[in-house]
Amino acid sequence: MEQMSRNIGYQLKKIRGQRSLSLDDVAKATNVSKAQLAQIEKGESNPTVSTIWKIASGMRISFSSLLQPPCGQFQKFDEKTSTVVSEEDGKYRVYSIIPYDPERGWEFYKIEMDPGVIHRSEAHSEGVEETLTVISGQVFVEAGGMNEHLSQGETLVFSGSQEHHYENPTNETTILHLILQYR
Amino acid sequence: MEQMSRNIGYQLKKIRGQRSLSLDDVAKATNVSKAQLAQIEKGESNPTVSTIWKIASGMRISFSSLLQPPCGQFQKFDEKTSTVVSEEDGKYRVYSIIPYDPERGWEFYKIEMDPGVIHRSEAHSEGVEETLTVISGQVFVEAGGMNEHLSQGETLVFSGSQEHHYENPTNETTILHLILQYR
DNA sequence: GAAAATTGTTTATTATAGTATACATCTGTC
DNA sequence: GACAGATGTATACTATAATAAACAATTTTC
Repeated sequence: MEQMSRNIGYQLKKIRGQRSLSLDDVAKATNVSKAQLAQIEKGESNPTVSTIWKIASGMRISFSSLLQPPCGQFQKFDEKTSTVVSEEDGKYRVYSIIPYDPERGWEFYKIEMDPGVIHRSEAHSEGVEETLTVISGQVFVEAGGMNEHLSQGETLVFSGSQEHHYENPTNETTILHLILQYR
Repeated sequence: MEQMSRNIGYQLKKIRGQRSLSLDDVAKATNVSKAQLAQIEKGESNPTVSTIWKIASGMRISFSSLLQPPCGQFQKFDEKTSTVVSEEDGKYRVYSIIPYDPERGWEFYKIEMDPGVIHRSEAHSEGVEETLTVISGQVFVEAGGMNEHLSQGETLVFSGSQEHHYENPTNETTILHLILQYR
């Protein structure tokens, strides 16, 4: 069962409860069948966009409110279970810690750069901002004609919508955390 | 063909064009089949929420960006084509000018109150704000223990999440515009 | 207490979402 | 000019979304 189907089901059931409505009440307000609403609430259906649109319209709620995970819940991510998504000759390893989520709008990576490695990156599309933090070691960053040297504990924010590259100028592995935010 | 399917198709085609990607490129980035992407772009498919989620994730865009109508287009609404949605004994007529849209979050009504009519409204759920404008005539508004008298050209904003009522104290029909915004 | 109504669940059915594959056309390479 | 590759479209097929209706349990009404 997809997490998103569960989220939609949870949010729909929650708002129905808050308003003390029956499945029949919601069916009338939204023009979606009672059986389908029941399945959606149980997270047992992958509804079409127009069905969710009908529900949001009939209930007078925003579309995205139905896509939110349950409020106040923890979401724990463990770098040990993260996946390698890129590995240039094994010397520049990128791990996805928090994957991109269309509602959140950013993604979170851990990067390991072996000594002397230079990573070149092409410009992303418009509106991408990178936030780079050195966890250990050092990194040299060049983007858009600007240069910066970062040590442990330092963070750099810059536009990823231009060519940029990272370099590990030390003789030990550099560990980085990278947030890519898309606007 | 639903307007929303057209919007999704338009936005997807636009962003694919901006990034100079083929259908095959997008299929690989999103794990949605080329045939389905083609149908979605043509607005010939009513995709499921998880398909759109895959597209938004793979393309690194927000979910709602795919739901937007084409940018910069006019959307004209004519009160002549609006529908009567409520008519208490024919003396209090409510016309939907702009229906609720889950992305916009509000709806727009025209109200006609005959002389002497009192309209009572129960409290809406939490987070509903009413914006009432007198187009012609006058109206007396009571909500949450507060009272206000409005003449032509005056506008009142108040919380619709409490019992409220309108009264036409004159001997002519009052015309009102009402925006209901849901947060 | 009986009957009606309400509520959520289940089932049979239809419509369509979504895919793999084939196809037609166009573009690039030699 | 021939061929390979890329591109978007069309098709056959499977999986499932969505509905109408039936059902079982509970609640409400008299």
